[in-house]
Amino acid sequence: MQNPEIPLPSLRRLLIYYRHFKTASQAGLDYISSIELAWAADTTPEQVRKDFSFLPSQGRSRVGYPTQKFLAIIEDYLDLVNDKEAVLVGAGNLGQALALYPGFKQYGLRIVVLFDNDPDKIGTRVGDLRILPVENLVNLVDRMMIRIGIITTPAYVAQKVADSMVRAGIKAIWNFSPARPKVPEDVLVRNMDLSSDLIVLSHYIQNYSARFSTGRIPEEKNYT
Amino acid sequence: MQNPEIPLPSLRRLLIYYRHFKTASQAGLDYISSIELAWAADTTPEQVRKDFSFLPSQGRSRVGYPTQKFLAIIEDYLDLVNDKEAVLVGAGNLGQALALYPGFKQYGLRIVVLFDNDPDKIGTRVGDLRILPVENLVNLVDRMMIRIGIITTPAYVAQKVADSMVRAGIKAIWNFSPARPKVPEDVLVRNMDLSSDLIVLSHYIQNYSARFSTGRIPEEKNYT
DNA sequence: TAGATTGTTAATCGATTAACAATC
DNA sequence: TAGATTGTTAATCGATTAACAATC
Repeated sequence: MQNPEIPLPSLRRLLIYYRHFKTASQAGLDYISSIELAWAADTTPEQVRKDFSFLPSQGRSRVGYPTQKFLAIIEDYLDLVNDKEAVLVGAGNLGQALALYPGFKQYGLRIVVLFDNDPDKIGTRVGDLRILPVENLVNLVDRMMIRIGIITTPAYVAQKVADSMVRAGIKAIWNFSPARPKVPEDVLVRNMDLSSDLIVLSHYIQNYSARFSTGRIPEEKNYT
Repeated sequence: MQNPEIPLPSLRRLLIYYRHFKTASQAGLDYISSIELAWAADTTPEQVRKDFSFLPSQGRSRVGYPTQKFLAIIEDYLDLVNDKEAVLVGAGNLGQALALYPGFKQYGLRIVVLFDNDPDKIGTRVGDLRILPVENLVNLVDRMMIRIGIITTPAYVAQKVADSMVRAGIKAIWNFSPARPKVPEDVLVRNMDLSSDLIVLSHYIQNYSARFSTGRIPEEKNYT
C-alpha cells in the first residue's frame, strides 16, 4: 500500500500529467516545469508539486521534472503497464462503445468478455469480444480470476449483476447505471452516473444569465 | 441565481434523491425519511437534511419528506422540466451511444443534432438524429441558440471543437475526450475523463491485497 | 551571484459529520 | 407525553492554496 495515502483527485491528476509528459516526450523535451504541467491539467503549479510529493522521485530546481523518468515513475505508480482484465455486463450501446473504446488498453484495462441476457446478442461479437449469457458470469470470472467488473445495464438489474460480480470475486466495479448497488465494504464501486453529471451543466445553464449578464463585460483573457 | 451557493456534490445527490422519490411515488409512499434517502444515495441522514436545506421547502418531523411535493421541488430546482437542447460532436461509438442514451431526455437534455468530419458518416442518421458536417456547427448552433455542447471526438481535435462551440455561443461543454480544452471563464467545461476514472479502480486493485489480506508487503522499487 | 523553480510546512477553504434543540 | 425525525449551528476533516526556505 502506498505510504502516505494519496487523495483521489491527485491520483486522477497524475494521469493527466502523464499524458502531458507523453506528448512532451514525443516533442523531445527533457524536462517539464510544474507551471507547464499545471496549465495542461487545469490546476496550479503548487498543486502539481504537492501531487508529485507522493511519488518516490523528485524534480530539479530551476529545471523541472525529467520527462523520461517521470513517465516511468507514474507508469509504475498507477500500474499502467500490467494488464488488468475486466468483464463488462450489458452489451447495449454504451456497453459496446466502452468495449471498443481505444483509451482503456493504453492504461492497462483489458476487457476480455461481454455478458448480456438478450438471446439475440448472445453468441455475437463486438470487435473481437464475445457476448456470453450472463448466467456464465460467476463461473468464468471466478475461473479467470478477474477482479474488475463494468456495469452498463439498466438500473433495475444492476444490483443483481453486482451481486454476481461480488460472488465471483470481483473487487472493483465501474458502474455506469444510475443504480447504487450495495456491496461488501472490501469491494470498491465507482459510480459513473452520467445523468447526475449532466445536472451540473444544466444547473449552470439555468443560472447562467443571472451570473454573467448583469453589468460588466467579462475580462478579455489569453489562453495560450 | 440560487441564493446560498449549493455545493456541486449536493447538486448531484439531489438527482439521486429525486430518483428515489420517483420509485417511492410509484410504490404509493407519501413520505420518505432522510434515513431511507441516505441509504439509497450511499450517504448519511445528516447529509440528506443538509442537502435539502438548500431547497425552498421543509420536511415533517417524525414523518419525513413528502414524496409528491419534493418531486416537484427538486424537478424545479434542477430544472428537469424544461428541455435544454444540446449538440454532440464526434459521432463515433461513444458519441452514438450517448446520442441514444435514454436517460438524458428524462432530465431535460435533448440532443438535437450530431456533427462529424467523416464524409462516410455525414448525411446518415443515428436514431432519428442527423449527422452533419462539423463546418456547419457554428452557424447552426448560433441560429438555434443552443447552449450545451458535448465533445466525443479524439483528443487532438477537442480544442478546435471547443473553440467553435464557444464562438457559436455555447456556455456549457461536456467533454468526454481526454483533452482539457481551454475556454473563456464564463463557459463551463465538465471533463468526463473516463481513463482517469479508471485509474481509481486500477489503483484500488493494485493495492487490494496489501490492504485487506494480512499477506506480504509490495516490494520496494528503486528509481534512478 | 541572481533568479527561477522545487519541496514542504502552515493557513485557508469547502464539504462532511456531529451535536442538539425544535417539532409533531 | 415519549420518542422519532427534522433543521441548524458548530466541530471536524480533507484537499487546496499560500508562504517560504532550499536548491541549482
